[in-house]
Amino acid sequence: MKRITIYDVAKEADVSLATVSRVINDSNVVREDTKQRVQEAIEKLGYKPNAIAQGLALSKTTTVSIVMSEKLFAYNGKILNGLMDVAKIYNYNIMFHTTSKGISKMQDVIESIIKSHVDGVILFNDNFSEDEMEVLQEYQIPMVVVGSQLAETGIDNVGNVYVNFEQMAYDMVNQLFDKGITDISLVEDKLNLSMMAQLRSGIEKAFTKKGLEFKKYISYDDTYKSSYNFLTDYFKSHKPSQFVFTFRDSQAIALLNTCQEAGYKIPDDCQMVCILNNKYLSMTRPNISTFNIPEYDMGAVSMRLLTKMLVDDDSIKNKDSKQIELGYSFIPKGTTN
Amino acid sequence: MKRITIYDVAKEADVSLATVSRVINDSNVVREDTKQRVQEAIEKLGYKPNAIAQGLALSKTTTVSIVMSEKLFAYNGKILNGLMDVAKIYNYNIMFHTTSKGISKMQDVIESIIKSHVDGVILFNDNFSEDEMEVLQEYQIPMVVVGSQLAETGIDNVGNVYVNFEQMAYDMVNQLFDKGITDISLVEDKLNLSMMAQLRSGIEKAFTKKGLEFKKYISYDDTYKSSYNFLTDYFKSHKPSQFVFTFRDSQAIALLNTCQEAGYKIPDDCQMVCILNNKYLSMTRPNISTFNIPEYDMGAVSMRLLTKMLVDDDSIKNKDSKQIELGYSFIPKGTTN
DNA sequence: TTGTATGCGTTATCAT
DNA sequence: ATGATAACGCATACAA
Repeated sequence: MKRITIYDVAKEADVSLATVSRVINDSNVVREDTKQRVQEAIEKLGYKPNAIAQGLALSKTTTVSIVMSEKLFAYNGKILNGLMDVAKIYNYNIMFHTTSKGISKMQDVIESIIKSHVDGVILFNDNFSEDEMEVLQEYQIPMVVVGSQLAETGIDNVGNVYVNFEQMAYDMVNQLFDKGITDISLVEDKLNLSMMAQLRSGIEKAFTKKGLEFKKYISYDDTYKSSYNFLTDYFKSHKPSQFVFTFRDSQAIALLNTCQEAGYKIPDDCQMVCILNNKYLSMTRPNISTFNIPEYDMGAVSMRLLTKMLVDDDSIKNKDSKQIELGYSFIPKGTTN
Repeated sequence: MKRITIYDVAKEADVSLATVSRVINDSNVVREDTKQRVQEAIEKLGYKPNAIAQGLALSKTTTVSIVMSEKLFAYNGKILNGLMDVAKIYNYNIMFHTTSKGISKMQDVIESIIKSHVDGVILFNDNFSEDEMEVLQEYQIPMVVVGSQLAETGIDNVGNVYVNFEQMAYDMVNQLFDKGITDISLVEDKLNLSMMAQLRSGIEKAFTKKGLEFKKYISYDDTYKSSYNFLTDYFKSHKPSQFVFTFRDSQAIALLNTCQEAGYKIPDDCQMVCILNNKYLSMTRPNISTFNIPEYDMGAVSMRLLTKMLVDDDSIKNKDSKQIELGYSFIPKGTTN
């Protein structure tokens, strides 16, 4: 079946293709009755403009790329929802790219982004290097990074929507100090290393201010099973810290389960908090304390920012206006007191 | 910055654009030394073919659409991984569409699929109606549905990769009958209604064969919190069934937690199984029995099937060869005996 | 207000 | 083996 083109519509409505083009683009110069005729023809033939041809003619694809790690679907679902919803509002299509562990996979993604001529890119943190951002920059592709705060770079046309994890950790540790708690651990999450770095930095700042040194940045294979096995073994010869920061649900739950199975009372013997919130933290006994991070909003704001960058909105001309920090709040549950 | 085009390369290498086109498409008619020259020019200028222009010239975008419900990221992550990995192998780009609850949202998705001129579509079950599939069919867009088995339809150029949930339920119920268990419930999962329908059908067939009637198809708001509240209340005046089928982790865990809190012993007083497996089922006490469903393979096989359909592979000419059933196995854990 | 002609960056069909 | 040229389907500057 040959697809209906603008020519077919033009013939049917007995006008030129330019006129058809005008009505589908809402030009107001076209007379009302011919507009009618054209629209009837479009309806009758079931014409749908070819986005590829439009893209070529306009050098604009109304498509944006989203790049995220393939391990993180489950955790970034809400951010994705925010992104998709706003993209839908602005009629942007989404090209979806995943990066895997393998060497230089991000290169391939960038290659296909460039070839595809997408209008903009959303990058999830922890997937790329500064070099890779620079490549995108060379091609003048607007991009926004969602997740954690970017380090200062020479790159200036990049948006950034983030939560201040450093502050989060800093404040919480200070509160712990006030309660006399100084035996504090941070469990590494290998899937979110940039966020880890910021949490660690926040903790270290608080320690330094207090005249202490932070030593318990703990790293082990952090799937649930590995964590569980490691910690089960660990607690045979060690006590848990007074307070433990974990990042993902699996890590928190592994800690909770192993602690309890080792005979420790939660939160009396060990308090813990899981940075990323989700429903699973409410399925344990006790429920795990966490933070309310505006994930959906992070996605929605990111996409909205990107659309503004795509139309060169005046309100985001300078660099600072593209750095958007979103708030968060602590949700105390059963693993802290 | 003007993007480098094939003209720029042609000028640089002092050949015509036709020759450049030939070398990037690996035509073997071009002489070795000019090929060299062209490749050097490409390298020097950093030329990347414009996929949009290629798409227009070839009527082929090397892009496939994936359509899934926005509620299901977290659960279909592995299927997505399978899809993406195979797509990457075949150099297909992915357009990602989500459907939400709102009325006729799928219409919009279809509209954008048609306009985008993607080469094919992967549909997750429970997102669309037969009518909507027919629209895609009219446009000759190859599609494969992944998840559960499609009902017989007039549509014949559609692939289908699925697990036989009906058989799964049928077999398990017969095994329960053998053990003398007949008090069996199935908890509805509103996010996966087509799979529910098949499970229910399997259970009903087993019951009918036994001369019994299946009555306990249980439906309530099935988020974790709602389930939890509902069941907590329910168990104040009811006993649990001898055996309960749940579909998602939240439902299983809600049941497990409320049962235990109501004083019932698992699995002695109530056995349960969760159809979809994930790590959270191993975080509860006892661990929840489940099925090993080849999710990654479902994605990988689906995408591979689609690529075959896109090149009109002979091996999938007839309808049956596009219906691919994948196996599964039962994973007994602590909630069954 | 409408039509004509050109360009967007490729591929493919002709010639040469 | 290479080059000129016509598509592909649309938007738009320019003419009428």
